[in-house]
Amino acid sequence: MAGIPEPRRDITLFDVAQRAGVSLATASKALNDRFDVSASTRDRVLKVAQDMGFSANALARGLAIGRSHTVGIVTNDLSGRFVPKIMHGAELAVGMEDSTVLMSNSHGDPAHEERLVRRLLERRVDGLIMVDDSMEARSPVRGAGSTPIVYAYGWSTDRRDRSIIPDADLAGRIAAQHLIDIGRRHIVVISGEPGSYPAVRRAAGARDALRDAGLAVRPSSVLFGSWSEQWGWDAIEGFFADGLQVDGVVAGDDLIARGVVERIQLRGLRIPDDIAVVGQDDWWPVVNGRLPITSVNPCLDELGAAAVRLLYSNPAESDAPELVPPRLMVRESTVRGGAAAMP
Amino acid sequence: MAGIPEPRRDITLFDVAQRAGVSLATASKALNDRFDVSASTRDRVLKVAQDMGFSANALARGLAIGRSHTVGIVTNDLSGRFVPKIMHGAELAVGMEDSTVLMSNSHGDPAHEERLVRRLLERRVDGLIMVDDSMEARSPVRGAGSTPIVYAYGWSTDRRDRSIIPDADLAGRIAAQHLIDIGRRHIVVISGEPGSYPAVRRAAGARDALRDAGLAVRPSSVLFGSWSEQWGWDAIEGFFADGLQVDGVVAGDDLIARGVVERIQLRGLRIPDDIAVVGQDDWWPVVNGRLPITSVNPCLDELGAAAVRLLYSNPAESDAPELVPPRLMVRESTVRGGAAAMP
DNA sequence: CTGAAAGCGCTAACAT
DNA sequence: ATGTTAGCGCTTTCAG
Repeated sequence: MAGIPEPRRDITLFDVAQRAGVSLATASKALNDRFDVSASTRDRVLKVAQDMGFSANALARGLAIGRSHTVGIVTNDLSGRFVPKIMHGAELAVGMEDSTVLMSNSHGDPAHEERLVRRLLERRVDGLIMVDDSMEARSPVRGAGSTPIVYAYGWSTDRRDRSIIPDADLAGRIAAQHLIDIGRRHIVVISGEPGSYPAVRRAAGARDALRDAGLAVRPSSVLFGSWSEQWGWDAIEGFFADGLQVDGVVAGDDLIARGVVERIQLRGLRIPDDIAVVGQDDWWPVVNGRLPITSVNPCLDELGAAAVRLLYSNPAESDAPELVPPRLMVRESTVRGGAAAMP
Repeated sequence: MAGIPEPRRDITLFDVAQRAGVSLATASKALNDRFDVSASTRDRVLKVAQDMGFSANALARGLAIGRSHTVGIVTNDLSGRFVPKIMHGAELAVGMEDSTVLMSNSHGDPAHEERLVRRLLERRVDGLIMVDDSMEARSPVRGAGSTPIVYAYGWSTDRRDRSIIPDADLAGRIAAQHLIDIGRRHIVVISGEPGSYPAVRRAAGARDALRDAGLAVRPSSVLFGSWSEQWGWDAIEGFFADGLQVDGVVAGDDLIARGVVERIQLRGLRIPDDIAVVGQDDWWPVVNGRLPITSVNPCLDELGAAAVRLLYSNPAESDAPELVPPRLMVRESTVRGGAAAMP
């Protein structure tokens, strides 16, 4: 079969119009499916365009209509943990708008970020999404002029800017509530870097859940350390050393959870029977070890998509970052058989 | 201080020219730093442009010169393991060319891939980089017309297409050689998915190194299974059960290595003293556990950058995929103190 | 319903 | 060294 001819950059709308025996204007209307063309001419033009391998020049179109159908994403990602998922969600959502993503990575250098923003503005992006590596406040972009901006994962210190971030409080609450639901009563919180937003908020959320359930929350059972397996290991070891009874652990993230799990197993205790453990981030390389770990998924693809929607929506007044709710992923570290076995 | 005024989309080169008291053409030349303008006018124009917040319209420029200074990257990434690093390398290299990356993700759907390619061609990308999720052959892109294409990580089945991939043979060889160098003589290979390119090539490379070193390579000491911690665990357990003497393990990837490490530790053997283990991919969440694992880094950022260079280079005749050499990262699983302690 | 013509903002010969 | 002019390929009034 003949198939569709290769797209040719050298075929212009004029060529198509000529071959179809209509004017340039009519051809344009036909291809854009406007109402002021008869169905028959429209079809004819479409067919000719197809046959000739016509590929519309988006640059020319953008120049003419003053809109590029393109959104710029600039990130400062270093670790490659969260950002790819966010980007992916955004890219999907942008695709729905028949637009494309212009990507850049400042690699954490503010000067370079400025340069990248400038470059994207020259490309006349319809909007800018600033995706941060860490869930913390950041100074707003300067020099974006009238181009709309949305901040994702990290948020702008200027409260008037629109930002969208994971709901870390809820994430902590969900994790703790899950442990409560499966009957745990001696729950400790082993959170991350002291003072960091996700560590603090997740711990606070967990604490709230415990309090609401009428469980005692000793200060000594809410710990902060670092985002590492080692810290998880050390922290749970500390509880053992103190002879504290523990049957559930809310970990600050998956790495911490993994450290906790390994220490518990080495001690010969059973998971989840003796102690249940739940992590945060649902980062698959960490969470899918030999003993799959229950974790709270921050739904970063949803966050990326939401950022795009926010960008394309009316520049509503914003006063605080929008929150994306997380989702619990139940696995063996809390329930034998995982989600399949859940009530 | 006043600072630089915000970029304004509504200021055109004409406005700048007028305000600077020169013609449009001269202003253009000045901004593009051409030789046929006096230094003084150039500086004046530049200053005026600056002051007015002029931001050149890349769409118009692209239309005029017939080049968009943009490269399209389309990937089929699902896992988010390798692709982000490759993209990042590419983006960096593209930035050097003062260009930008248009990103898309087909999510593994060939029909969607076609659509994305079409969209990028309409954007008049200078070239296309197809980044694959897995190191395997893929069918060439159809309908890219005269736009140059480079395949990265996965390669095109059409040998005339240009492809660039990690040197998997060398990766296996380097891993095995490292074990030999630190005095191991009873080395086994626990590779990944049987039949998969990286599993086969890495194993082959390791085998070559062992043979070259005059070590016996029994078929039974080169195993294939799956890319998982569980497989690593099971495989090393098998060797123990058979009573086989082992003092070094070349793992097919980091997950496998990690499973091996954990099983060894649980058995009470010491790493690296009793058994040394080396992984592949150097994927940090897996490799930086409590016992950091020596691994072969495929230098994916370099691969991404090389893809860009290939794209911008002359369309040289290619006959086989270009290979990117890997780099060994020495850690505790083979040398106490890691790289710092290396001779 | 269709077409002629005037841009969109910039570059590149080609004069001057 | 500077200015004039004619496009780049498309959209969009505005007449017919």
